[in-house]
Amino acid sequence: MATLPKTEINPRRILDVTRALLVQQGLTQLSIRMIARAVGCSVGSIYFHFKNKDELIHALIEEGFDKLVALQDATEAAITDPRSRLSALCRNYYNFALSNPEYYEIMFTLKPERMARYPAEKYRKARRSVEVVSRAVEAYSRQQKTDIPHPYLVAHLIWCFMHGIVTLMQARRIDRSILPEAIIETSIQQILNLNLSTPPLPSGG
Amino acid sequence: MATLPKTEINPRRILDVTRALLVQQGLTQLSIRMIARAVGCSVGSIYFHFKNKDELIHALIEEGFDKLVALQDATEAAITDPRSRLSALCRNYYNFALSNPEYYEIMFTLKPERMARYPAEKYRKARRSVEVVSRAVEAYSRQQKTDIPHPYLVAHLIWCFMHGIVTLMQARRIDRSILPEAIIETSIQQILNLNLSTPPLPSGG
DNA sequence: GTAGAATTTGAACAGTGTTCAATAGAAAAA
DNA sequence: TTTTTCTATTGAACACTGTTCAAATTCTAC
Repeated sequence: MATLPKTEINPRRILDVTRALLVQQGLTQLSIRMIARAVGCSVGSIYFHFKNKDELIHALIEEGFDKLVALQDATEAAITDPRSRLSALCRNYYNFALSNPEYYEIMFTLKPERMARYPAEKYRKARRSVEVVSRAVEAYSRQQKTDIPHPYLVAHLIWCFMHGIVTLMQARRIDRSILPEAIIETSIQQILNLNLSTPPLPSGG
Repeated sequence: MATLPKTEINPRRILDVTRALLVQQGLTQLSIRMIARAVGCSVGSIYFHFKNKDELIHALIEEGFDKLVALQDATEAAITDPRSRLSALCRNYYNFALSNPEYYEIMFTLKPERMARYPAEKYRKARRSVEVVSRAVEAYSRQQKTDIPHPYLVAHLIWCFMHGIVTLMQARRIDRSILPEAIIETSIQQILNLNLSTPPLPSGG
């Protein structure tokens, strides 16, 4: 006979359940007992598979970065035209954030001093999503035959812009009279029309 | 004789103590018992002066908006040159956020669905800080003799940009090799060099 | 079957937001 | 002055939180 869908307790299932609860509850409201109830086990079992709540969240943070980086890497490989690529990278970021708000919250809005130490190597993986943009900026400047002295800085500016859009939208702070699509579309246009020749300040160190 | 510095229990003192604790602890770690200990009273006393934790935080949110709006209104009145004014408004926002991280967190990063209902009129006061920017954008476009079809939308874009810079900095996500001053200075330059003639999408509603 | 390891449990501890009857203090009325 | 009334404060209680841990259970290998 066919194997019944086992509901065994394992890290994978705990992560999936946690992610689902995170969407509804947010990190603050989320509790270990909630997760245990949803998984159908005791609190101790959660602590057997994960050292504590922080480590459980860190595992999800890593998953989120893996997905985002995979998405951006694929786009970098697929789109050769620099302008289209830069535009697509921005769109990807926006789409990723809006369709995975639970990932985005824990990936980008947590203040490190209030979480248990998140190993530095994982933040380095996160940085790859900025470096993809940095390379696109460089390629775009070559295409436009302009000189961008600090593409890595410009990549950070683009990141800040996108992050601001995403978080203010998710915090419901944008005036109802303004369409999300108007914001993201106009923003990407502005990014592509950056006054690239403006010499930024030295980026230090 | 001079009146001794009374340490009586009143809403003002509770708010001040809460704000100080917020800087160190953040909203999540902050507890009513903490506040009571710092004020030197029982938990019940806090609940006598404020209905609950949310209302206490809401009072601080309002204070924060009052300060920011006062700052921006003063700048609008003081600086007539549109370009300088727009630049100053951006700088103000950045400085306000970095020197009042506790205010900024509760004012702009909380998701409304996870807080008790924050009265709509108070959000309307918050909107004034965007409207000041919107007026500056309009004036700047007249100065530059360009046409900005949707200054309110552009004001939102500027807000998003600034918000992204501030929150990524406060979350310690910006690469150490990039100086904060390089980011904010380059950003303001880019804002002042906006390709103003680019027609944004309709802003809807 | 049995030894041993892997897994699960539920009680316990100190902390959280919140409520509330009891109390104290001050002001007003008698 | 005494009594009443209102304001302010207290601390115990409730259900919740993250976390630990000895005990109980289940699984694996021999």
